Amino acid sequence: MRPREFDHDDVLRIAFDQFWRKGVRGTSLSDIARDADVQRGSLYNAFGSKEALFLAAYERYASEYLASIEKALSSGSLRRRLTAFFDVTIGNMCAGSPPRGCPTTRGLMELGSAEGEGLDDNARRAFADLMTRITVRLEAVLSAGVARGEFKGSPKCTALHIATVTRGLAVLERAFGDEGKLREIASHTVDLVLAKASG
Amino acid sequence: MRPREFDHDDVLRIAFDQFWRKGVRGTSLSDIARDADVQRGSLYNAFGSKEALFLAAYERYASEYLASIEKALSSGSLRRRLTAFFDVTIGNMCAGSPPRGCPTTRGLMELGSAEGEGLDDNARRAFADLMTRITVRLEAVLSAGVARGEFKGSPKCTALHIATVTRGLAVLERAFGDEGKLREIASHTVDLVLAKASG
DNA sequence: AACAATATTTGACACGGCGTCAAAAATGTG
DNA sequence: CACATTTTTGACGCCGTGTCAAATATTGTT
Repeated sequence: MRPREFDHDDVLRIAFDQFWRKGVRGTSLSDIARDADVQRGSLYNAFGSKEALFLAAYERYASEYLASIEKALSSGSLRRRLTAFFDVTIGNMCAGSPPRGCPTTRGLMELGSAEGEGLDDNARRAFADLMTRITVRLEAVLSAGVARGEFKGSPKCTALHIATVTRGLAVLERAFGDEGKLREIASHTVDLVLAKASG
Repeated sequence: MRPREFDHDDVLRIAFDQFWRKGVRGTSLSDIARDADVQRGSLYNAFGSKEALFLAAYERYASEYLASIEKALSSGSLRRRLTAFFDVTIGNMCAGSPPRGCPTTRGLMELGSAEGEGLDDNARRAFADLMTRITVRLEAVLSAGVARGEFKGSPKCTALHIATVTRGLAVLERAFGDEGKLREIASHTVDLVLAKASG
């Protein structure tokens, strides 16, 4: 059989970069094809559809991103871990010029329908999955904090709260583009969450 | 001059309903034209562009929504006001079947670029404006809470924190569609914010 | 009452994006 | 060398946005 003339992973990276910068619906397969030096038809042959291409590209990103989150959460005091978590999160969404925002949040609001209409339910699941994984990781870190006396409270509720704030930050980034404000909110959140701690 | 054959406000309501259900990019002017019994060209003549039509429809919604938020924040203890605020917010984003989510958050992530790329900067400003108004209102309520001894903390930081959580809830609604979870988070947030209060 | 001025409606058009298809091209295999 | 298989390539249909000119309906003027 005829060999493929392009690198699968290169295309995924190039595609995700465009999706991230211009949004999923704002990026055409022609754009990606031009950037990747591939014919548009080849993309359909290789991935099937725009949504499937996005999904593949997103999952590539998600595993890398999750790894960086886990690294940030993996050492130091609880306060240090949470601060590092927000640093990575905010750094990610404010990177680029202009800033590209959080691809998970952007993609979710652009493609996800909470139920039915099910056009892009696979994408929705992928986004929800990353959020769940992060929340679970946060909960584990908070539980460890309880065990060490660094934190008093419900790890489950608190992890969910922090995850919610994280998503809110992604929205505020789009609205105001003010990284300083995001960092203030993050810092205030850490203080609030740790207020009852070791006091 | 020839009189218009359709009601401006009716079209705005019909259009916003579609935008809300199917997203801005997922709604075509043909859809709206059919639903509103108007020719597509008439919409362009009356509003200029799809974005302008959305903007007009959104601003109609925003003023109504802001009024309902202000009502919720206007009576009772601080705890009661914040609870009512979250009730209205969550009720709004979970209404409809399937739930339509928060139109501000959805629209912002779909259209807004934090900077440059400036295609839809007017829309971004409209979304940011509503968020700012709500935050200002929250801050005023919290300041009043401080004056009455119901709350100890920074009204500014706390208002921003609550606004952030609100946006995060809108994202989680899309991801999981679990209204109960949203209410738990809201309740936990109120507890957290009021933890230092009147104790 | 006829007519000009003005705004709206209507249908056709260009352009671009998504997705499909068949034909052409490039490899491995008997 | 001929065959099977997969990828590439270019053409097509469909739909969405936005523009335009011609047709239509109303108001104001003479």
